[in-house]
Amino acid sequence: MTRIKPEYRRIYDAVRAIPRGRVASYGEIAARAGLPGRARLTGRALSEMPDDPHLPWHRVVRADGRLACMRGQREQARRLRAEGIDVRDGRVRMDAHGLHHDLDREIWGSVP
DNA sequence: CGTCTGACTAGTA
DNA sequence: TTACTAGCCAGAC
Repeated sequence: MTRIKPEYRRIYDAVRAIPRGRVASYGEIAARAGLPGRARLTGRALSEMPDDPHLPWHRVVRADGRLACMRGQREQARRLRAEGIDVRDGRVRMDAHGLHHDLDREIWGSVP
C-alpha cells in the first residue's frame, strides 16, 4: 500500500479541477494546491502519478504553452486535441486555452 | 553530507 | 527567437 504525500494529493485535486478543454501550467496547479513557487513539485507529482483515469494530467502544460511531459507527448497532444484544444509544434495557445484570472472565480472559486 | 537531475518559471540579455 | 541565471526542491546515488 503506497502512501501518497498530502502535497501530491492536493496537486492531484487541483489537476482534477481543470475544466475540460482548458489547460493550466505547473505553477498554477502548484499555487492552487497551496504550494506557490513550487512548479517542479507538480512535475514530480505527475511523474509519480497513480493510474487514475479521472486525473486529466494532459491538461497540465508549461507556462509558455509547451508540452513538458517526458513520456508520451504524443499521447498528451492526442488527448488535448480530443477535447478541442489545438496543439501545434508541441504547444498550445495559453491565451486561448489557459485559465483567465477573471474567470477563475467562476470555475475554481476564490483566487489566491 | 554533496552532487546531479528533472513533466518548472520569471527575469535578463 | 535562443541562452543563461537564480530560485525552486524531492529523489537517486
